[in-house]
Amino acid sequence: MNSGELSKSYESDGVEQRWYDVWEREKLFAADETGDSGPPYSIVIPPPNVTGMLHMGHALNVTLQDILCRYRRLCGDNVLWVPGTDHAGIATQNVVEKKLAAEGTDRNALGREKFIERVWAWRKEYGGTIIRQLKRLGASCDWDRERFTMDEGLSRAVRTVFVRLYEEGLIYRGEYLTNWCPRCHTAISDIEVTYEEQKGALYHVSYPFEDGSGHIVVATTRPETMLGDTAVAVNPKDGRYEGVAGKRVVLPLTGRTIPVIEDTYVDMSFGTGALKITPAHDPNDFEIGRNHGLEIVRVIDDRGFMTEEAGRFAGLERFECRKAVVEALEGEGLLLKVEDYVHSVGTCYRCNTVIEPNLSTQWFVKVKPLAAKAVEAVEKGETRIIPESWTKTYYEWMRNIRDWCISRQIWWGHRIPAWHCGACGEVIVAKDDPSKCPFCGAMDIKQDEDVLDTWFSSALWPFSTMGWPEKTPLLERFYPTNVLVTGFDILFFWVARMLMMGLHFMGQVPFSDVYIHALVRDETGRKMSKSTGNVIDPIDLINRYGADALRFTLAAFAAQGRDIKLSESRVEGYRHFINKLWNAARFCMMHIEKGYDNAPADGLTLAGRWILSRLDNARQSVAEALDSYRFNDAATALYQFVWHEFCDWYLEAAKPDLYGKNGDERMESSRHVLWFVLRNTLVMLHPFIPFVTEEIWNVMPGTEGFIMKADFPAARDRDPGAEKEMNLIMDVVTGIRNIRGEMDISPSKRLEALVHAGDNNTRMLIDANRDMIMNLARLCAFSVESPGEKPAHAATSVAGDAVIYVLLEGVIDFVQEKARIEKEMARVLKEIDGVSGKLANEQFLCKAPQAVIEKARQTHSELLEKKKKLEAALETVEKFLTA
RNA sequence: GGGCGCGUAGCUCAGUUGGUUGGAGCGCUGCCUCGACACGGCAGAGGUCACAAGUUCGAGUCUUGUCGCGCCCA
Repeated sequence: MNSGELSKSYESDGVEQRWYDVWEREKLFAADETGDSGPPYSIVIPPPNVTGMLHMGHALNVTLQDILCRYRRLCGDNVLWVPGTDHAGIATQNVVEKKLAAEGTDRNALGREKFIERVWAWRKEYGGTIIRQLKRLGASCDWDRERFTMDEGLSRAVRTVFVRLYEEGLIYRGEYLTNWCPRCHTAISDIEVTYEEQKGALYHVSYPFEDGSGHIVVATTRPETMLGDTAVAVNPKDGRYEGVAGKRVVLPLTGRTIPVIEDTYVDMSFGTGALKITPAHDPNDFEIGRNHGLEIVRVIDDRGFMTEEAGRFAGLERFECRKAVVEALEGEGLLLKVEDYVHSVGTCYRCNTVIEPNLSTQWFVKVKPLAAKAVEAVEKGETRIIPESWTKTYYEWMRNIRDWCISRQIWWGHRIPAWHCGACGEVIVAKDDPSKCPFCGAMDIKQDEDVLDTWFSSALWPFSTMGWPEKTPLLERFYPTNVLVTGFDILFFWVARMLMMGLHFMGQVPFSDVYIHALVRDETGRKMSKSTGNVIDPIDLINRYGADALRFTLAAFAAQGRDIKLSESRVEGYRHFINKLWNAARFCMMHIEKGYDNAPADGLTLAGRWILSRLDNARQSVAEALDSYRFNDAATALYQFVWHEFCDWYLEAAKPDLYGKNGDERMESSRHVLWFVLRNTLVMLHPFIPFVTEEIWNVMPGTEGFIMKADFPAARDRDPGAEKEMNLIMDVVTGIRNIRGEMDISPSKRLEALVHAGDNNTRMLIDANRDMIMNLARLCAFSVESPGEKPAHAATSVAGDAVIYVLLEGVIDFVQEKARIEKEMARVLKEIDGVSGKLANEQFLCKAPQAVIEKARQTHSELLEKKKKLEAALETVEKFLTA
């Protein structure tokens, strides 16, 4: 007996850490780079920010990938799961800058080189946090291949890509209006701006004509920008402004005069139909300004303060200036009207500061040609997006894509490999640092100050992590990857760009499947965020319930196309499941003394045949579900099988055999079944709950090595006969238990029962399993007979062909019994109603498929039979009631 | 304004191509030390599948509309 080795309840503490250390030490997560140990299967992890702490989104993301990887390993694949982190330019710089501020200094005082040193020092000290957290979840990544987007190899990939795109004319530099964050002090790309509805005001301002012939009224939500107006535009079709174009107006508060121009862009129905044009601070105005050759007056600087061009408002912060301008306009009687107005305001996705469109020189990727190919790849099915509904969003975005601003005015990141010649002014873009200008030979060259958008390096992740631009065996074997598992929030930021870069540089899509999973929300459906204070810390849950419980919960919740509302009670519920499994295993260990090397076949009991058949049913459900990314279906199938089939029925049914009450042969046969079912169940569960399954595996006789290295169960034949027969036996047992429950009879009281069955086969089946029935229904006497005289003081139940009588001499309450049968009768009558209605319908009979009709007929006759039996039972009860 | 999705038991959610009586977990009620498990066992209550119309022999499942909610994009 091994039971001494397993404690009464499962404690994840210690067990998880212990196994993880062993797995890692034994290099069980390592991919086989050169050998042929099975078909290759690869995944690259979405690299978390190096500054990050594990949140529920990561936990879900990593759990799903780990399930896939462990499942594929069990199936015999050669699995590569590449882990790593992202240097997260702005976020990381912010973190280190905050630290410097606490020390009373800043990056400018430190200088660029020293600052970068500080960031590396920070990363060395704290950058491993999230990796350690991933390990606590059980992530089976190939840690020897861990990558960081700022690693030397990945940096070389970044440079190579930049230079090639530049040479191909797909990267250019130019002065444009870009989204500028005055707090982060850098340009950001279009998709890094998040728009939020804000309450503001629409100000109606009077601009007098220079010639004194009245005034024109413009409406604006940003009055401070008027200081930079260089025109007023009206729609040429707008009758209200006929003959106004060409006149000049006096720009209030500045004394400058500006022209009135015509442009069809102007929306006549908005505000007054007259639009002030500020080319330096609005993207649409910038376009109009360029078309009309307007002057550009920049009145807000990089930090969000008014420039000298703003005249007397110079030096004011932009929102302070808004107040001052409004006040001044009011003072001059030029503010005609202020309306409440809700509009959407762009904010920085990193720091939430309101974005200021700003004119600056930036680097851009011309994405249209790249995007076209990426769209084509999905259309052709080279990459599948799952669930499919996201493809539409993907197409929509890709077809309306605009050039990607890739330069950032920060210090932490891949410095742009471009040099400016001080002598001839040429730009040099090169893979290797040049020492002089190749155009004029001057030594006076200086590298561009900007760094690249972090997503630029992330876009190369699927191949840069495998050693590109070198031609490595890893790339050869594992690119393209099989699947990318990620949340929809980075579909554009990352997934689309990886597709573009992968296709362009590798000539192949980076992944065959993209599985897009849900967002994890709190119980009430709100997004988890620090500011709301509703964040559930996965590490905290792991500490309290175990990583296995958390993983199983996340898998069970991961239904496609729906967000996850995580509640702690659910995690607790699945911890109970882990404990149930643990105790089932503990029970098995009390009886299993050795292992077996084959499947049980001879001398099986009905329950044995049944559970083997159900095991295969579970196997099939799990495999099909995982092959199509239906994680919740796989988890539910396993839960159902373990708890409600294996524990509730099989273990209870097998107990008499296992305790030797039916002879040595049956004991041995049942032990064999027990061993086989437990072994295969553990293997199937392992991808979901790796720790507890490894722990049990280790103490189980007849298992070798690690469960991680086991084989996923092979398909076996189902046994429909056994399933059908067992169902009848279970109905008999449930019928008796129902009587016991409804009659409030104590479970400890042994009852006497008998069965009447007309059909010979039914009688034989029940008789052959009378021990099991007596045990499960807790009977002291049980006989099976042909229908004959009904026992007097008995409660009745019907199961298929059989009528069960539970003898209750002196105990039976006939009123209660009558009510019980009537309830059952009502249920049967309702069903008969439904089925006979169908069968009476000629349309149904001629149009429904034969199988459906056949089934209905069979159900119908079974129901009628049952009704007859219930009627008889009712008659008997009534006889006693009236007597 | 455009797109996507949701509304099923008290709560959180499953429900693959339309086909008998719509499921699970938690919660709830009753009974229970039955040699794995009270993180348990057995039994049970609880649903006009948001509403309306339509297609169909048959609709939680398909179509349209209405109401309510959410997300993304402009």
